[in-house]
Amino acid sequence: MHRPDPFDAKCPTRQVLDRIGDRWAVLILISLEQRTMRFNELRRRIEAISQKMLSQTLKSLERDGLVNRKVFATVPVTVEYSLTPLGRTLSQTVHALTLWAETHIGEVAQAQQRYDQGEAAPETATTPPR
Amino acid sequence: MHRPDPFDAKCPTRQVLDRIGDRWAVLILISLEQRTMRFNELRRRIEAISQKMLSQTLKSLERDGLVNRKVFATVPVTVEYSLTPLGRTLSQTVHALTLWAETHIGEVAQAQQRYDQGEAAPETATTPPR
DNA sequence: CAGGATCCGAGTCGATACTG
DNA sequence: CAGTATCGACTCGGATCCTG
Repeated sequence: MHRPDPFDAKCPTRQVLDRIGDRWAVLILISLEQRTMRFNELRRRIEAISQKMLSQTLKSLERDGLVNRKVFATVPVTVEYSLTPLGRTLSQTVHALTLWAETHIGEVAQAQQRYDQGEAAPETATTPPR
Repeated sequence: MHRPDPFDAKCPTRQVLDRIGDRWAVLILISLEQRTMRFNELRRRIEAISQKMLSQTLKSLERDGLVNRKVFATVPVTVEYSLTPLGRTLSQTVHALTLWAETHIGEVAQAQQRYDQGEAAPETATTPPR
């Protein structure tokens, strides 16, 4: 077995990372973690998302085996989206990330303020490295 | 205390999520988790990154209080980048994500294959939802 | 060595209109 | 209801050139 190297652009691990990078994908995962939803339900839930991005993102999530798409032949047609078991494991991992965000957002905000103010006071460190 | 809602575009939690979305930021965090590095060291480590993206991403990471920037008045000048304690906690969380990727990348790849082949065989589910 | 400044093409995203 | 198709605005990021 070769160990995956996210620094190699060809590494599939990188592709997964890129998926996480998709903000819409993350929001969809979080939504579906709570319960199965229909297309327009998701649309209302996420609010800012355009219908194009929603259908597009759902499609790629389905392709990755993270989301189930179930069509019911009602009139008009009904489509239910839910997490697959695989998708559930991912959404839990992502949850750890949102937890970090909620916990440390204050520190980040403070750091930003300090940085933005202190632009006039450039620390002149002078000690040589070695 | 209001609880942060990542579905609200104005929520700071969302901003953190967006940072994670940045592939370069993630790669830099991972790199610096291993050890302190200089600018061109990082450049070589990450390979595909352009110098523009590197300096740009480093700057925002520094602003967020995730990365330390230390300048030494040598000739020519030396700059060392390292993780802050805060940055270290984040990189560990991110690590959980890369772990998921390495673990499940196979399942994702299989799902993609199935999806790409089965495009001619659209499952006609007919059972009404409720 | 560590960056800043500029130019510019490719891709992304939203808005809009239409369909089964 | 659950999408697809098209188009244009905008952004991102790479390439290139330059500096202290």
